[in-house]
Amino acid sequence: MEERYQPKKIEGKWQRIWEENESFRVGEDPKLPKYYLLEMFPYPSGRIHMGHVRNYSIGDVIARYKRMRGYNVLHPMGWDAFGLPAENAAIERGIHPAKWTSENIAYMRDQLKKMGFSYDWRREFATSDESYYRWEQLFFIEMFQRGLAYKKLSTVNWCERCQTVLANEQVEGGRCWRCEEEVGVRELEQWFFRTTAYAEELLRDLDRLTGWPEKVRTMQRNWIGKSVGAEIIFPFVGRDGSLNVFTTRQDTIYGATFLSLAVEHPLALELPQGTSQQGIVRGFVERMKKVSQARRGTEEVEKEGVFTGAYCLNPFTQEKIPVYLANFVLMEYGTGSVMAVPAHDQRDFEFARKYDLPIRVVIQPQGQTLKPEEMTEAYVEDGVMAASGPFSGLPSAEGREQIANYLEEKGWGKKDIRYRLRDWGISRQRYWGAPIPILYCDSCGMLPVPESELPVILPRDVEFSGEGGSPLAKLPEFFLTTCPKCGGPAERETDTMDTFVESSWYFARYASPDEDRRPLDKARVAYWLPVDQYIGGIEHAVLHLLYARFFTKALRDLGWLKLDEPFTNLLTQGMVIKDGAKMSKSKGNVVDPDFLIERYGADTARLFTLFAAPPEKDLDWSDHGVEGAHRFLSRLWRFAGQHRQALLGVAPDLDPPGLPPGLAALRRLVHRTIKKVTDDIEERFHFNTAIACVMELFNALSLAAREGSATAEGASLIRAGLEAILVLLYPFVPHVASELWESLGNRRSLEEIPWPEYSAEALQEEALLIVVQVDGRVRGKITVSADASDEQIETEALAHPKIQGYLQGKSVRRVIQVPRRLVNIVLEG
RNA sequence: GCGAGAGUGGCGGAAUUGGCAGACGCACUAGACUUAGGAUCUAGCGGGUAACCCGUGGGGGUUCGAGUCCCCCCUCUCGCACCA
Repeated sequence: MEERYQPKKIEGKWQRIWEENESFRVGEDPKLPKYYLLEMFPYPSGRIHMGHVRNYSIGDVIARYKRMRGYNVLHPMGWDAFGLPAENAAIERGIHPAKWTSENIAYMRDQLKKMGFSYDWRREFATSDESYYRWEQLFFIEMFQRGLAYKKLSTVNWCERCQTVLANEQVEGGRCWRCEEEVGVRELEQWFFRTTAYAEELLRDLDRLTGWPEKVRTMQRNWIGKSVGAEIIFPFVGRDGSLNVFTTRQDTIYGATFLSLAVEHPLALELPQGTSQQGIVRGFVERMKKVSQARRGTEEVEKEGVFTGAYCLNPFTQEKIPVYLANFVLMEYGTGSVMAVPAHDQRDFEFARKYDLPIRVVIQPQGQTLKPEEMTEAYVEDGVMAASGPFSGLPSAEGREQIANYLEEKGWGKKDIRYRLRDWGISRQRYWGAPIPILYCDSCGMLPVPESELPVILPRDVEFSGEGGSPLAKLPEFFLTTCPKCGGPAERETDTMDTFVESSWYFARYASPDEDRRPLDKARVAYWLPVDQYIGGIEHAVLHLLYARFFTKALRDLGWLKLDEPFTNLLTQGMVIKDGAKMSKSKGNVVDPDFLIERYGADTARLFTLFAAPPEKDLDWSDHGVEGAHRFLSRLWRFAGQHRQALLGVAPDLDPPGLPPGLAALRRLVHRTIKKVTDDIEERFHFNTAIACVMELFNALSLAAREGSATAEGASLIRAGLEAILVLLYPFVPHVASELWESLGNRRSLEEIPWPEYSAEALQEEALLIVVQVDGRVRGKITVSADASDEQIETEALAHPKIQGYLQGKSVRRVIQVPRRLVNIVLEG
């Protein structure tokens, strides 16, 4: 055994052993409880970063721990391999995306292996593999046939830099989630997945995801954005038809003094025809359309509008009210038109003040009477209905209910529910993605590629000009084909799928990655799914995590899955921060995992990232902290080396007879540490405190060993303590733990060793330290035997000389005792 | 603006149920060993010179007892942001 801790010499050895023994290979075993642990798979960008190291270190602790607890653990890894950076590399450096991707994968796979993560590598795949995306194409076709995938012309988010469309979820604060370019709009024929068909279920099932952070559930709830209200019909005055509006505040209908339309509304230009407003409206619409949607979405723009010349009838008041265009009304939400109640909606209030429109108070707050001319802002809370005909005097919540019913009785409208969630736009005008398996035939129209002709293979030989437009659209060999129905000429769809589609079902594919006749082997999927623990960054709260939930439900309805939710428990780990900012290339504050592994070893990298903060919090990078982690492992190594000879022939015994009191305390500490580490892992994944208490145990063990353990009992206990440390540390630092374990002459490897149990009996202290307070302040401590009664403890506490000093001349009012922990003596006055 | 979370030594963080605030680690200080120390070991390490007092963003409250519970305020981070 080397005297110095040299991780490089041992880490490779253990990684080889794990690989040769296929230590982490798993299959279905109905006799064992299964545990599916998954970390979000990486995009093969080139090399792993600290975020990956952290994510996968957290996962590996859980995987190894669960195996030790007797679970059959599925812990796979793969590659989210389609995506823009590969294509950009092709444009910028002339490397084919496939080559770039596979080279990156090879390098990163090697890095992950060097970290010692316990994956079942036999299940590895890349989503750019034909054997993967072919099944995605099958799903697409099945979804198309069920109306869950459809094509429509629509206004979409367009990223000029990425030269492609973005889904709503992929626009963050008006910017592209990937490159931060400001997002514009385009009118395009686009493929969509009908996520809205599952809006209600996606919302409802959030309540069942009790293993998810509340924050993520809230974000998804807000994203889905359910609004319960009513659609109300406002008939036009002087022309046929009506404007239908959606509102959640039908209780304010008597205060609706005008209507507002989005400038994109189909009637926007039609209504003013023949009125004097015609020219004004046209000018307004053109001016507004120039303001990008992105800007309108992010900044509060001054409210502006213009009268259309048209009027509608408020069905409740029978009043003729004007129809305006307003720049703040969104065409994409509701019906693109709203009833304006200035007194009770802030936007309408501002608008009405600006254009001098009537403000009518119809909801009065409890015990107050609002007057329109005195109001400085809208009153948007609930209250009591006023000036509302037969509904006056009703609480507004009840009024909402009654008005909604009344609407339906009268045929003036209906109850309605709207969602903010839109359908998922999945067309991408780029090359490096899964081709959408659709054909266009002049005579037969649009039709799916027959299943027998799948996959539609992404061709290799393409030109990467970077001039925009998909390379596939310039490749007649690809898109020219024949119609499977009539045999005539047909063209293929040249858009590819959003890469979030791949990550929406990869977790299911891991259950049967070798299945080559169908996407999923239902028996194996049934055994492994759902994922018991999923781990990844919070940044996917409403991207990947929402899409994957949708896809799971869709695949369930297509008969491929038998579950409602893919991820039972979710852990969102914090970011890695250095010098006050997220580690990123652009900030120039990255720490390279390769450097870390080379210099300190994988175990140190793992230990530091796990020790520095609990997983859900941000991790503040500290080079000194890394040194500290390395120093701890070095000390452990040295300790084992120094005592190795003395311990080699000794059987570990945590409870040898006749232990002197000092060593009995050590024995108790071993049990306490086992309990603490177990609880910290089991209950809340707080690895930092788990590691801290193993360090404490090691400190105590070092002290005990130094202070004489020459006896046989002492040696047995030292050995037992050291072994406990190695077993407890194994999930965190598996290489060094394995090496030291082996160096003690143990034949069975740590992979075969179960997680230690602690004994409740051994936790019992024979003496108790009781804190004594006077008036709530700590004034002394007493030691009593473990079987002392409350009365005895109280007597002893009162008798304590120091306490006596505080009692001089005062009388004791009462004594409060926390059994076996604390006595508080409360004095008079 | 709305919603969520956080604020504890010089730093990262602990205190899981209202019961010894600061575990563990880093940094720092002193000493030992040493040709040397950016190695290792030992000791110290919230503040106030001290019995003792003060101390968990600030102010109030509940309680025998509050980092922890309640009310008000401040600051920071994240998410959403004209969604009718």
